[in-house]
Amino acid sequence: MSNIKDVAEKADVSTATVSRVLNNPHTVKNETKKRVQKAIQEIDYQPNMLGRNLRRSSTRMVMILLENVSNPFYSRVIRGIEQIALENDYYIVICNNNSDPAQENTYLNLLRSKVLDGVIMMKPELSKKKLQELGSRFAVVQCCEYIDDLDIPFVSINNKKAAYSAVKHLLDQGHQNIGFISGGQNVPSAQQRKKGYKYALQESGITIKQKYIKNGTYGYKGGMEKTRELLSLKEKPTAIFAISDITAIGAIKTIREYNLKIPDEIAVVGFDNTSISRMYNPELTTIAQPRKEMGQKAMQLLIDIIQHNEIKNKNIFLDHKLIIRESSKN
Amino acid sequence: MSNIKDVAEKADVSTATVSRVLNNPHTVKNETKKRVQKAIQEIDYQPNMLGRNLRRSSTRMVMILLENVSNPFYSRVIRGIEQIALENDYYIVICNNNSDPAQENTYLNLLRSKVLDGVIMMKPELSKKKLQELGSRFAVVQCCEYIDDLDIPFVSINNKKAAYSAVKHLLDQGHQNIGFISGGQNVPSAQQRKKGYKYALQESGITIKQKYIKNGTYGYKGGMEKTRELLSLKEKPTAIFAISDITAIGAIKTIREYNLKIPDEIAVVGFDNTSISRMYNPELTTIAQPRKEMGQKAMQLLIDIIQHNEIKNKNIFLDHKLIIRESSKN
DNA sequence: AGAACCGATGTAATGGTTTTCAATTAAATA
DNA sequence: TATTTAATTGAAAACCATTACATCGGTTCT
Repeated sequence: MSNIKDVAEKADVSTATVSRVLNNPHTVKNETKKRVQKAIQEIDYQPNMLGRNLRRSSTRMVMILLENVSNPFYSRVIRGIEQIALENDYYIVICNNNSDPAQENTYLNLLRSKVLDGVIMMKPELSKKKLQELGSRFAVVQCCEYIDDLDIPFVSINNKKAAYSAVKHLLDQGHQNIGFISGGQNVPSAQQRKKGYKYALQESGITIKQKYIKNGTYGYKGGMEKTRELLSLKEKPTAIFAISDITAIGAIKTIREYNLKIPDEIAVVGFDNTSISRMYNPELTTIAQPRKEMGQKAMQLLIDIIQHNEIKNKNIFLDHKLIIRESSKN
Repeated sequence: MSNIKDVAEKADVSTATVSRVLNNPHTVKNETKKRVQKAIQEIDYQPNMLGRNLRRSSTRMVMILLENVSNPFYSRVIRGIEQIALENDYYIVICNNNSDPAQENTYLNLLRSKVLDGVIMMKPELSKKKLQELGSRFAVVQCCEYIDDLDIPFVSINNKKAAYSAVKHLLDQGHQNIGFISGGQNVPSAQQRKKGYKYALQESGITIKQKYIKNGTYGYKGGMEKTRELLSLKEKPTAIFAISDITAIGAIKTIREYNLKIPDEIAVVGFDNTSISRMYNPELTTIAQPRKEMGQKAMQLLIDIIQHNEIKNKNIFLDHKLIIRESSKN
């Protein structure tokens, strides 16, 4: 494989000039430029990034670190990140931590060893303390999931408000007994949403019943199991608010096993507005997050950090939207 | 940030020795090794991969190039790839081509510029000729989607046989008029599956009707539209075989609009056994591909190519499985 | 004792590019 | 024409780690 020296010799210039043609074309005389470009063509020269990266001490690669790409929630966020990245000549690489701190750490070593210029963390497994330290040494942005007292920029929605509006919608439909199937206990967004759930009930003067609150997982199976628990209560809820669309679908599955009509006998609301919510039968009421825009903002934030641009706003909240569909409309 | 020289000075050895401690620990005296390791600890030294990569002319990073991570089909394939990669100290990076040849090319430049050691291509946008050339210069493996007269190793299922077994199942259920909603015209697997569809019908002595064959997309909307076309025929099909689960779900959606009962009045079979097929209502009959295993084999193949190991089998076919569920069981 | 060998370490070259600084040339000004 | 100034270019250092080769002290063998 040819290198910059070969080009230099072929074009009868120094390597410095070749480099300039590549990176600062306007600083070299037109005639020389032509000659160099011709040489590049002729020997099919492709700059070796490993040399360049070492010299520049930067790779223009940034990582999206998430739980698992299989989670449909991420796809549009990734799109947004990708778009801004490509517009700014950054490469993005996506890595799964699979909820495993060790695996996450393996990937974060890419940051420490200079392979990556920055990282967007979607669902950190690190301890708060380690995250803080990471953020102080490297370019880090939190996206969707975040810890706010950490001095690491983030972009997200207001989860409490979003959950509030979901539950408010159910209350408006006349429901009084509303179950809540939450996510992991230590997931910030789940905690925030629980607050929103409680707040909506309190506001309507309804006492919060612990038996209606189920801490489960984001998954399909979790949704099924927790719903089974809810439906075996003697005072069954007439509505269920689930932490994610998939969880909601698990709920619906179980509800059908119990031969209850949706939404007449029991209403269901999900979260995320993933594509399945529109395709499902019945179509699912849900909360839409501006996923693509979150990705865009996060990537822009990351670029600003990497390039030491002035950052006007380190904490960005975007608006959610309640999308009412069959599963809750009476 | 500290470098190898700092460690060397601290431990009062040469950089060569530090490097040896890092890479060939057994070649250095125990006592010295201890001293070096202590120094590494103390100044929190992390080898700079950019230097190492340049010197080694390798990064141990490989790319998974696919259409878009949002496609749920890929998730388990990625898992398989990831597992083998981590076991062998390779990093994987996932990149979307978003069906855009230009974007794909951008990412493939990472190969040409040495940033990546190899690539697993899941759904190439390149021309056959360019793919061939890529394969001759770099470590490339095709996974799931493949072109076989190309001398580039691949792992896949036998799509013709798989489609055959799906259609055979419908025939066994007594269906005679079976619609086929296919994927893109130029997608190899779609062509192969069409062959399987036709073969099954011919074998049963049923004449193939072009009106029953719809070339659409893999998407939900495509499934809806094409099904509308099929259901507006005066001789409606009593069964639909769709190229993917999502397409099948689009079909079901439309079928419900027409108030037809599934599977009594019309049966539906999908493809891929993505998680939604089990969650959907009705549960979807589909063809399961050994996705994780495909990923594992593909990654192993890629490693073998990168490391110039002997490769016993460059073309690997794995077994599919028909999974019968509500949408077609009578 | 001298030769051959082994283990442990250091020296210095190497990989490919970018960039500072100096040098050269050309153009502009006095 | 002599002097500045600006535009081009080249030489060489720098980025960091790996590794071929040389060195040195100590064994083992004959």
